[in-house]
This record gives sequence, C-alpha cells and structure tokens, in this order.
Amino acid sequence: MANRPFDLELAAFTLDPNDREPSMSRIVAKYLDIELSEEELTPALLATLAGKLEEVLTKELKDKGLWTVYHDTELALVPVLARIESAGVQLDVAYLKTLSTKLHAELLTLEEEIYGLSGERFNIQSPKQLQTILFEKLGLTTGKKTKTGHSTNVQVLTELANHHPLPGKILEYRHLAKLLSTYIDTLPKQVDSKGRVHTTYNQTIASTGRLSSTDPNLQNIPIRTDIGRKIRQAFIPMEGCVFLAADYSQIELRLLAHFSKDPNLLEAFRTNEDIHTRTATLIFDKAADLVTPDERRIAKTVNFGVVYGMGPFKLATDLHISMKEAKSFIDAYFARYAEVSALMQSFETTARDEGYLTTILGRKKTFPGLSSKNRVVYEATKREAMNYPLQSSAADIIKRAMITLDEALREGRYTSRIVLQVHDELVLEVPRAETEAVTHLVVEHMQNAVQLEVPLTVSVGIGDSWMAAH
DNA sequence: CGATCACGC
DNA sequence: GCGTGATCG
Repeated sequence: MANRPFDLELAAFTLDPNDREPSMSRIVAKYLDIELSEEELTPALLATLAGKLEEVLTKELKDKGLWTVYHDTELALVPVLARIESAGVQLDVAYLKTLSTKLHAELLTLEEEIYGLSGERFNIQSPKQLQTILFEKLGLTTGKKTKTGHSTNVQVLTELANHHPLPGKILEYRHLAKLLSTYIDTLPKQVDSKGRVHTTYNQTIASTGRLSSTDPNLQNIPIRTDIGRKIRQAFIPMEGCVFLAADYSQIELRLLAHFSKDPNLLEAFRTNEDIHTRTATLIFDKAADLVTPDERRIAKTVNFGVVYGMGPFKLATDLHISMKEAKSFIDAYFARYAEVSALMQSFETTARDEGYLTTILGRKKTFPGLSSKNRVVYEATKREAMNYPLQSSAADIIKRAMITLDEALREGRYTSRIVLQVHDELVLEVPRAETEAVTHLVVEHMQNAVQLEVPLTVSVGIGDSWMAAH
C-alpha cells in the first residue's frame, strides 16, 4: 500500500461518523483537550498542532481497530474519487435543451388546465395556496394527515385524485416542474467546455459511510418515470466509447443473509431464486408458482422494509394498507425468517449494550439515541441500528471494489475509467475495443471485493447512454 | 432558514 | 434507513 499523507478529516470521521461537521476547533478540543475558538486557531498554530493531532488520532484509530478501514479504504479511496471527479461525465446538452422546450410547453398547458379546474390563478408550487384551493375552495375531503396544515404530498393527492380531476393534474405538474428545475434546466448550466459535468463526492457526510454527491448531485438522477428515463439518456459516453453500468443485485439483502445465516435467505440466494417471490411464498404460505404479481409486489416492499428497520407505520403507508395488515405481514415475515428476527434484535441489544455496531470491514458507529427515554427517539434509533450494518457494509464493499478496480485499470494500461458511483452501481466510460476485457475486470473486482456466505452477484449492461446501459 | 416536497439507493 | 436540492414564506 502506498505511503499516504495523514487526513485529519477522514480520521476524525472514521473515529466518529456521527460528528456531522468536525471543525478544526472541535477536533482540537476533542482529541487534544485544548479549548480554542475557530479564530484563535490560526494556520500557524494549527501547523504546530498537526503533528500531535496525527499522533493522537493514529493511536486512537489503532486502539479502536479502525486503522485499516481508515487507511486502506477511506484514504485509499481519495485518489480514486479525485480521478472520477476530474474525468466528469458527458451530457448531451442539445438533447436536454430540446427536451426542456417540449416539457415547458407541456407544463404551460397543465398550468392552464389547473387554473381552469380551480377557477382561479394561483401559485401551484405553494403548498399553502394549494391547500386553500383543494381543502377550502373545492372542499375536498382530506381526512388525511396534517402538521402545520393539510399535507398535499403524493400520497394525499393520489387519494384525492379518485374524487376530483384537479389533484391528478397537480401531481403531473409537480413531476414535470421537479424534473425541469432540478435536472433538465440545471444540468446544462453545470457542464464544462467539453460538455462534461463534474460532481463532488463527499466521504464524510453520511454516517453510514456512504458517499454523497453534490454540485450536481449525480446520485439522484431520475429513473422511475418515462421523463426520468429521458434524463438518463442525456448521460452519454465520449466519442468512441460506450457506457458500462454494473450494479450489485440486492446487496443489502445478501448482507442480511450473510449476517443472519437464515436458512431460507441463504438457500434463496445460493440457488439464485427470485428473493421477492421467495419472501412471498413464506409470508403468504403458498408455492412459488401460485404467487400473484400483487403478492410479489407486497413481498418486495416488505423486503425493502426489513432493510430499513421496518416499522408497521411506514409499511402501511407504502402499501396503502392498514396498520393492522402491515403488522401481520411483519409478524409473518419474522416468523418465517426467524434468524433475521434474531439478528435484528441482536443489532438493537449490541448497539445499546456495547455502544456501537461494526460493519463487514470493521467500520463502527455509536447509537446514542438508544439511551433516550423518549420512545420516538428510541424507536427511530433502533431502526437506524437495524439498517446500519447492512447499508454501511454495502458502502464498504463498493469502496473496496472501486479501489482495486481503479488500480487494475491503471495497472493494465486501460483507457477505461469509472465516471459515476451511485451507492450500489458503478458506471464506466469504456473504449469499444476494451469492452470485453473491462467487463470481466469490473465483474471480477465487484464480486470479489469481499467473501460472503452467499454469492455477491453483479449485473452488467452496456449502452450508448446511461439509460441504454441498464 | 425551517418546512415541505420529491428525486435516488 | 441514508442522502441533495428546489421552492415557499
């Protein structure tokens, strides 16, 4: 491993990922026990403290078993991310401009229809003004949730759409307006002279160790709707190249199988079954070939719910069912996946009694909320604890893959390069001639980043846009 | 600047 | 569960 400089920010984050903004004065206070304001902490003074800080933080990292994750993963990832950011990714700006013109026209039409249905002109983007129209003027029966008023979110509007034509139009309007303002009209402003956008990846924001992406955020580019997919078509490889998109399939559920050793989960993944169908067979107690699409959909949501620490409330809202029904699905799930149930309880008790949880690479995080007497705080923290080892281990794994893949690409003198990371997916820009070799290399490094109790499978696609590569 | 909403994994 | 960002007031 190359000799790398010390990185105070990464070291402090690895020691305590809950510390959202570890300013220099906080780090100095915390590890050197010297109370100084940010102003008193001049560059000259900092320089004199740097050596001592490195010494103390290094010792702390080693004492807590965090040196390896800090040094071999976080620090090693820095130059990899620098290369990704510097490479950037090409956008088809002309295409986005055309798309923008077309969608703005549609938005205008929608706007007029909304004013027609409402009987007046108002700011559709103002939830407050919208409330007045929907709930006072049209007297639509909300029945639904409120906080500082009536909610007008997707869930509410979808329900109201059964009773009046307006809410549906509002939903369409919101969707279009969102995609236009966040992506279609914004991304073209952020390209460099070669038509490429360069995001910034932050390693010290997400307490799970996931990366985050800003200016622009390339980790929340739409994909679920038709218009969303049109936006992904704007991400294109440079001349002579294709995109190779590789993503881990169900990495968090595979980690759940790995950690819990639940026989049902292990078998499903070892025999390469459809995991959502398998869950459906268990919670609905019927053979796989009798599982209906609707039951599979429910099982899929339940599987997602487990990864997120599943509360009945969230599951009920997601599935549009009663709390009672949601509860019965959860109970059925844990009855049939008994080892998963035990694992989730152990996450809670370990986090509370030992004070922290550990990921597959030895990353650690504490859960102070588990000392809270406030039930809401406690339950929320419990869900964090249930999700952390899964989400965070997944982050560990893709980071390892990125480091060794990047090294192999350079070692092998390939021109191919990673251009995007989206939590469980890597996108590479690959010269056509390298396609076959690099496909193998990517799969190799992603699948073997760690060894689990179940196969870690990667699905790969190749195409002339990010969309086409899926 | 907090609240609301919506996009991704 | 974890994020970023547009918009309103």
